[in-house]
Amino acid sequence: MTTDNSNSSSTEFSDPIDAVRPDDLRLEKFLPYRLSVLSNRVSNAIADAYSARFDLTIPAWRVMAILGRFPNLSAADLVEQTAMDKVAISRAVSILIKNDYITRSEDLADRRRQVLNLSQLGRDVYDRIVPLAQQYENDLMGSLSAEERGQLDSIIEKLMTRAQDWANRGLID
Amino acid sequence: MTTDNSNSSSTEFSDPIDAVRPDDLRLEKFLPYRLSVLSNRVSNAIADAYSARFDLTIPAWRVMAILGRFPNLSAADLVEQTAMDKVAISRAVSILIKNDYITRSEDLADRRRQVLNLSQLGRDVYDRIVPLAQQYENDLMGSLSAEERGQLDSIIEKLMTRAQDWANRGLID
DNA sequence: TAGCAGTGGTTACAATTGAAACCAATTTTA
DNA sequence: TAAAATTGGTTTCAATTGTAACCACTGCTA
Repeated sequence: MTTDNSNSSSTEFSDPIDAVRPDDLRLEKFLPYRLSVLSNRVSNAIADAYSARFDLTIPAWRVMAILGRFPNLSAADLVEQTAMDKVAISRAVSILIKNDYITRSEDLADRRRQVLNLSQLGRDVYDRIVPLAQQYENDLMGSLSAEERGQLDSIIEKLMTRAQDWANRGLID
Repeated sequence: MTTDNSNSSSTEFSDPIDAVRPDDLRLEKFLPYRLSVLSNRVSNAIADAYSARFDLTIPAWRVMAILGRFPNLSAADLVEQTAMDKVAISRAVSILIKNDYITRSEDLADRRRQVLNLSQLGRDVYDRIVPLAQQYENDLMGSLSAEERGQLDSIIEKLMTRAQDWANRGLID
């Protein structure tokens, strides 16, 4: 990751013409906006699909998805893995326990921690949702060429890193 | 600033059971999930930036962004342009009017319609936010090569179309 | 021109979300 | 070894959001 233009402070002079009169913002080409619209469309469609079949919210499904792959995590581990909020995890977990989709057991070594796992029922549901999720993804990806899929992967990685920098270092000013 | 728990603790997660169950969902590679994380990180960072400076929510800012480019729109026109919800527009508009950022005048030809425009104050704010927004976008885009920027543009277009199809045709099943 | 379906926009209410306060267990420090 | 600080997790409350009902107006139809 290069650190060149990390902080374009006001000590730099920009092209006077740009500075005098800002161009109008073309929202329909503005990346943050497009990302938001795209992400919402995709997430909502998929959420509809599995909330109709199983009784799962998006955060709840995410928790299951992680636990399906990484057993024996605590809520804090889930926060780390998913970048979701602590409270969202707590609520998702409590719903999932109520539905008997996951189990919670005390960690005797540290009695604040609670170790989470898919229950048998949860595993069954998981096994049925995964193909569904993959079908959606395949369908989405199917609109791209193999080459584009590779490009997208690396582009997302780069954008993610940059956005992450914002959060860590504070905002641009 | 949005919390992004960068807890690089040395906690070791148990091995992914990937080897045992090759069909598990790899959430961290799952496009809908990645899009959502990316979009949230980007939007939150930017929203923080301008809500700190001006008193604007994301929907309110979007309304201003559109009105800055296309004067004399009604709320319904805004719905069409932004793909935002009717109610969200109505609320954003009422906040913006309260702040004197936009004006509302009756359309005498159709007395249900109300024609919206940036006020002088709103125009001033707009002119100050646009460069800020562009700075964020430039910074994001700066992490990509010119080639990648072109690729991203066309990829987003394709994905958007596909996701749109889902909404129109009903879900995959 | 009365009746009725559609449109523009707001309101009301319920569900979701986030921030901050909080409790309990653990670790640190002096 | 007793505070003090930290960590894991939940609860509370307020703000945001989505859905549905709603009012006012228009325009079509008969």
